[in-house]
Amino acid sequence: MSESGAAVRNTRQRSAVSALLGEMEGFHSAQDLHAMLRQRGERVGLTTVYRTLQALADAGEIDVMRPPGGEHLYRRCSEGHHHHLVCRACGRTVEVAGPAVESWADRVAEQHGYADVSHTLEIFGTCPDCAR
Amino acid sequence: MSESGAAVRNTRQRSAVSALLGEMEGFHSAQDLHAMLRQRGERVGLTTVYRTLQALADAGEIDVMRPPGGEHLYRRCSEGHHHHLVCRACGRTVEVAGPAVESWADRVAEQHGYADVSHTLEIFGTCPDCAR
DNA sequence: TGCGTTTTTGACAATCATTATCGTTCCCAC
DNA sequence: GTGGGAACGATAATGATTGTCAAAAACGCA
Ligand SMILES: [Zn+2]
Ligand SMILES: [Zn+2]
Ligand SMILES: [Zn+2]
Ligand SMILES: [Zn+2]
Repeated sequence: MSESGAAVRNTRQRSAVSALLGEMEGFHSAQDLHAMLRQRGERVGLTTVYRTLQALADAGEIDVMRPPGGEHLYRRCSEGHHHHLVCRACGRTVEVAGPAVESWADRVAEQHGYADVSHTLEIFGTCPDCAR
Repeated sequence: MSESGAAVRNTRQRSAVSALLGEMEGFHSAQDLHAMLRQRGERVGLTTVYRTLQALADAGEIDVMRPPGGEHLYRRCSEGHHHHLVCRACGRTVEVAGPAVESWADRVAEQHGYADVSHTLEIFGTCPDCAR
């Protein structure tokens, strides 16, 4: 027992990954982010990028998207529960909230006796710029 | 041009895969299905199972689910657009329809100028049997 | 500031579902 | 029945992600 300090340490690598995520506009893969860091001269290993992203995702600080047949994509998002409207071509992303959908999902699950309900929802489309 | 016959041939292997899917209750992976076929004495290659499932999915005859960190799962579903309420523990699946959600997603996308809209939606929970 | 302990790092190997190859098999229209 | 092309399937290749483990870096404390 005993809480015993979580002992999470501040490292140059973690700061670099976190900072980069703060500047990025849309979703990016671990390998993309790693390449960007190296281009800036930051010396960070790919393994560490993967680990850091996973930790941030577990902590709820970033969102993960798993597109069909591709790498996992990460993005720093606003707090609170929301979903994404993503451009298939360029990745441009809009955060959307749908209270009605949330309650609908919970209600449907409850009607069937399911507990501990969660859900995933993504909307895909072609953004105005890419449609042109 | 010229339509030229699609030239889709009926083979023992395709029939076997399709028939097996018809008997299965929930979602199953390509490797699971392959193992079941072999156990029945059906001689079908794993590659062919993958190819057949992909073809059926492309044709819209089966649904695909991609759980985090696992194999793709396939299931013969009813026709028409619908979503799934899935038990995290045993995989028990209920098909659900939500017209309100469909229109909400389309409306949101339209408001942001996105075209060719599609979406993915899955609800997860613990089914009554597994909750007990 | 120096130390000891514990976490973190990262180069490299391992994993493993899926896909590509490509010679063989066998549908099926004629 | 035959011929041409689709389908098969054993096997190798792919490629993202995870495991490994010795070396490096944090940080509480003296
Ligand atoms: Zn776009
Ligand atoms: Zn939601
Ligand atoms: Zn269950
Ligand atoms: Zn829908």
